[in-house]
Amino acid sequence: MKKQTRQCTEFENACYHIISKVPPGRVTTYGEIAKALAKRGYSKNASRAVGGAMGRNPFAPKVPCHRVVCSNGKLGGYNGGLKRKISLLGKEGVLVSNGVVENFGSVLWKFK
DNA sequence: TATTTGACCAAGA
DNA sequence: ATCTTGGCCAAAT
Repeated sequence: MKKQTRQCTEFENACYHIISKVPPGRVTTYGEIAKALAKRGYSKNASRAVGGAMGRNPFAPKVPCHRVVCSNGKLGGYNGGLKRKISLLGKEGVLVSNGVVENFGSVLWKFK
């Protein structure tokens, strides 16, 4: 085999692990993930790096990155296209209107 | 090794 | 309410 796509770093791995903990019908934010990472020894302000980890590597179904949105309730981005993200979220029960998550405060999942 | 970038966030004007 | 600025972090080039 060749051309093995770049190995996942520990940081990315940690991000995916945390995202995996978000149940369907809920969404989380990059900031929350960063905070959760802070407990694991990373910086709590790594929100950017978190988003970066999502966007670079795994558009894969392996990780439900579609459950991650901005802290302001906006969608943020998605490798497969925001439409895809909206569709997936809507399927799980999270309504998105005009690029903004409705009832954001209610569906926002916080890591405890 | 240094610079740039990015799916951010909070605060200021 | 919208736009701009600064900060902060990790990966990519």
